[in-house]
Amino acid sequence: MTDAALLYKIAKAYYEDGLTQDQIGKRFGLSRIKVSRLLQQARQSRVVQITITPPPDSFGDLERELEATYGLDEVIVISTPGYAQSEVVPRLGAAGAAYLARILGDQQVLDLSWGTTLLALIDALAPQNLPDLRVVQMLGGLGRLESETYGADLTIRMAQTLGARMRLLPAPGIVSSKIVRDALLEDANIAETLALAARADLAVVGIGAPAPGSVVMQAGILSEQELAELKAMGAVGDIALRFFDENGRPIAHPINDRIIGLDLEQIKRIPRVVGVAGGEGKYEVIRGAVRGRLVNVLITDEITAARLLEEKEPARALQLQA
Amino acid sequence: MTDAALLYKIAKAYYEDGLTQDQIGKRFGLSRIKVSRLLQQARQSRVVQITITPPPDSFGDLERELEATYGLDEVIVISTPGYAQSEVVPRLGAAGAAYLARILGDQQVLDLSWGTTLLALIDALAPQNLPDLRVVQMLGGLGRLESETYGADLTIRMAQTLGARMRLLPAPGIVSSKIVRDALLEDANIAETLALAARADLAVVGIGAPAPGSVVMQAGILSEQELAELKAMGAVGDIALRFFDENGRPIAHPINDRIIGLDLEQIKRIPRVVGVAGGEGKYEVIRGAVRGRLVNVLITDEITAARLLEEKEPARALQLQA
DNA sequence: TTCAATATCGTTCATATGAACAAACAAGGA
DNA sequence: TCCTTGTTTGTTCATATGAACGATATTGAA
Repeated sequence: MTDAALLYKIAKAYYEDGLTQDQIGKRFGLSRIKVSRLLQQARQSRVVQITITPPPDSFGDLERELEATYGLDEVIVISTPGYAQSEVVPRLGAAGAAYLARILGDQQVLDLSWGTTLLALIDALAPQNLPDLRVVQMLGGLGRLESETYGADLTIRMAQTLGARMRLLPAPGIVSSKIVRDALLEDANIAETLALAARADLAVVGIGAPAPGSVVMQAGILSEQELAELKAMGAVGDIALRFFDENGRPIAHPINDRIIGLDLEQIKRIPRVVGVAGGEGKYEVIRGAVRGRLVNVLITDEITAARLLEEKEPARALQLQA
Repeated sequence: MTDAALLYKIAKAYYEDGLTQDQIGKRFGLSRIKVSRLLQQARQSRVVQITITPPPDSFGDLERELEATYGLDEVIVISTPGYAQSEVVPRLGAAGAAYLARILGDQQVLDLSWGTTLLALIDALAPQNLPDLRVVQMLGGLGRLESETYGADLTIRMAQTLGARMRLLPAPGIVSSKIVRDALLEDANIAETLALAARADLAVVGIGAPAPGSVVMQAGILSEQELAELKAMGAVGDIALRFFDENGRPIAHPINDRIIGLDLEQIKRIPRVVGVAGGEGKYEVIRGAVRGRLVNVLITDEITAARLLEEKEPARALQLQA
C-alpha cells in the first residue's frame, strides 16, 4: 500500500518548493533514498505529470520520430510553401545556417562539400569570428581546373563569413583516370588536405540526385553514359560525388577511382555529418543516406520528412542486389 | 531570441527519454551547462509543465498551507464525520499511528505524554519489532500513586506493541508541593528518566484543553480553583501538564513547580514533537501550540485545520499580557 | 570611435542523485 | 518446522547537476 497523500506532499516539496530529496527526508522522517523511490513512484503512477508543450508551427514530433526511426542525432524539418527545389532550397539554407550557428564552437574542423543547397546555406550564414575553426574543402573543385571553382568558392566564402581559417583542395573533384588521380594524390598539399578532411569534427554536405539537366550534368562533371551506368547499378544519388544505393551502400563503379575527395567510409567516420537536402526528386536519395547512416543530422522539408516516416523499413529484398 | 523548437526537443529528450544533460549536449551540439540553462528556461516559460495531482479525499493543499503558515514540518489533516471528540479522537489515533509507523526507525528515543488521543493512537498501532527503540514516559503518572497509573500504562502498551524497550517515570505527574517534587527529583531513577526524556529524538504529545468535567479534572489532577487561576492568567491549555497562552508562551503559575515531567523549554528542544489533537474545544489551544512552535508536526481534523488557516496572525496585542 | 553596462558563456566545485549491491525481512510452500 | 523466494531497506559509489565565479562578448550611449 502506498500513501497517495504522502506522494503528493513529497512531489510538491520536490518539484514546486525545490527542496532536495535529503531535506524532504529529514522533514518527513524518511531516508533520502526512500524519497527518491517515492518520487519515482509518483512519476510512474502519474501523480506527477510532466507535460511538454510543442511550439506552434513546428514539427517537433515528426522530427523526433525520424530521429528514433533512423537513429539520427537530430532532424530538422522546415515548412515550405511548395515542393519545388526553388522554394525549398533557400529555407533549407536558412535552417542549416541556424543549425550551424548553434553548434559551431571554436577549435573545430569543418568539412564542406558543394551544391546549390550549401550555397543557400552560406548565403544565410551570419558573420562570426571563429579564428580557430578550419573550413576544409572535402571534395575537389568542379568546372574547369584553371578557373576559380565552385567547391573552392563555397569554402572560401564560408571561411570568410565565419572568420575562420580555410584549407582548400587544389584539384578537380573528378579527373579523367585513376592514373591522374593517383598522381594528384602524391601532391603533399592535396594529401594533407584530404587527411585533415578525414579528421574533421563536422561535415556539411548536400545530398545529390543527379538527373539529366541537373547541375552536375550541366557542368559536365558526369557524362550521360556514366549516369546511366550508375543508375543501372542501383545508384539513387551521391554525397560528395560518392554514389550509393537506396540503402546507402556504396556503388562500386570505376568513377570512384577518379574522384578526389573523401569516400563514404571516411565520411561515415566523421563524428557529425550534416545532410541538407529536400524538395522534389530528393526523397529516394535522402532515404538512402539515412538508412545507410551516411549522415547524423538531417535538415529537410516537411513533405520529404513525412514520406520518410511512411515507409520506414529498409528494402531488404533490394539489399541483395547491391 | 530563444528557439522554441529546440527547447521542446531538449525537454523531450530530458524528461521523456531520460537522457542526461550531457548526452543531450553531445547530441545537439551544446555544452552541458547550456542544456541545463535551456531546461531551466523551458520550465520557466511553461514549455515544461509539471503537474502534481492531489489524491482524492485528502487535504494536501490545506496541509501545505498550514505547514507554510506556521512553519511546521508536517501537518496531517483527517476528515471526520463530526466535530465531537468521540468522533474525532479515534481517527486522530489512526492517523497518528500511521504517521509513527512511517517515521519510526530503530535506535531512537521516543517520549510519550498521555491523554485519550494518545490512547487511541496506541490502539491503532500495528505491532512492530524495534528492539533498539526506547519509549520514555515524559510525564509522571496520573491517578493515585499506589495504582498502576495512566501514563505508565500508555508507555508500557506502546513499548510492547512496538517491540521496544521502555523507560518509566515512577512518580506522580503532579504532587502536592515543590518540596515533594524536589525530593522526588533527587531519586536517581526519576532524574535519569527525565534526563533521557529531555534527549529524545521524538515526542508524541496530546494537546489538552482542560475544562470543568474533562478527564484532567475528573481524575482530580487539577482543582477547579487552579484551573480558574490558570485561565485567568491566559492559559488556553497544556502539553504534558505545562500550560501556555494563546501564543504558546508558558504560564508562570506555581503549579509548574509541582509537576514531574519535561517543561516546555525542554519539549521545544526535542527535534520532532508530534502533537495529536482535534475536535471541539481544541482550536484555541492547538493554535497556541503551533504559534509557539511547541510542536513540529500537527495531526488534526479538517475543521480545526480550516480555522487555523482563517486566522493566521499571532494575536500581537495579547502578547503584552503574557 | 571609446567606454561602461549587460548579458552570455564555460569552468570549477560542492552537492544531489540514482544504480548496483547487500542485508534484513516477510511470505509462502514443503 | 525450515527453506526458498521475493520484497523492502539502507550503503556505497560513480555520475549528474546547478551555483558561483571569472572571462568574454555584446550592446547601447557618449
